[in-house]
Amino acid sequence: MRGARFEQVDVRRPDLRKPFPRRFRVRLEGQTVLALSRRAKYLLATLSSGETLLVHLGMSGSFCIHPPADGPVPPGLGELTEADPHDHVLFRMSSGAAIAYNDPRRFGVMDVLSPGALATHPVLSTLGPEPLSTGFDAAALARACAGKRTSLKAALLDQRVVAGLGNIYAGEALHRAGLSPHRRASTIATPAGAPREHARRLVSAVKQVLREAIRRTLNPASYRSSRFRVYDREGEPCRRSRCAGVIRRRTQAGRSTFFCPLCQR
DNA sequence: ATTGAGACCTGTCGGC
DNA sequence: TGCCGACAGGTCTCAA
Repeated sequence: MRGARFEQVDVRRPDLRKPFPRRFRVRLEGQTVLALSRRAKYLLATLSSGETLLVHLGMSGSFCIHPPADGPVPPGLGELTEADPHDHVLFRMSSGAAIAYNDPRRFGVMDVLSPGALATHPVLSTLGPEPLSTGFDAAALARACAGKRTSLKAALLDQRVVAGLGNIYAGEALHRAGLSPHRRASTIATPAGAPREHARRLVSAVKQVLREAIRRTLNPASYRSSRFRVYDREGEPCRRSRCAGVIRRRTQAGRSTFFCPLCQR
């Protein structure tokens, strides 16, 4: 998409999690994508008009490029061979590529933000630091968790505390840090809000887990063999060396939490 | 103000 | 094979 122009935008089904913004199609058509970026789980395309296309994939959203991005675009291609009923939006780009947004569960979101709206967006503007940035450190995490009566797991899922962690990697990071997901969030900070050792371990674990996950994603071979430490491993042995624990599953705030009751305290 | 529960929507999987 | 309930990697809203 980068450097290409929206030639035609087809909204085949206008009801994702939120309705599409007014004049969605005309605000995109004719615009060139100047840059692609990301904030938390939101994908952002900067348009030549100064507006920003915002996309969230929800639980089941994905983009499919026809033809694949790694080949040249033969003339007459960029056609969709068969209509998938979950292809809700179709972008025809000036590069010849057709890009379909597919989302069976329709938990995704698409929006177009005016230049000023980026800074005032109710969700974007309240997001916490990017987990892989230097802004996410023990002091920042401790400050955000100080006084919180909720669980550590819930705090990690709160996008205002740290942006972009989801259920799987929150759980993975807690296991790596040896911290119980049920521990009260405030216990990683002193009453004054200064970081305890737990906060340092957790920050380090979050960064490691995400770096590892990205590395795996970029390498198909290791992605296939990707093995979580706790996620979806109920009843299986803990992977920490010399730990004899068995992974348990508990529902926490409506989400499944997997953890080792022995080495996570 | 913070917190947890329920809702949103569809597909898949395991058990009977 | 077929039906049914449980569950799914994310937000958002509402009520306590």
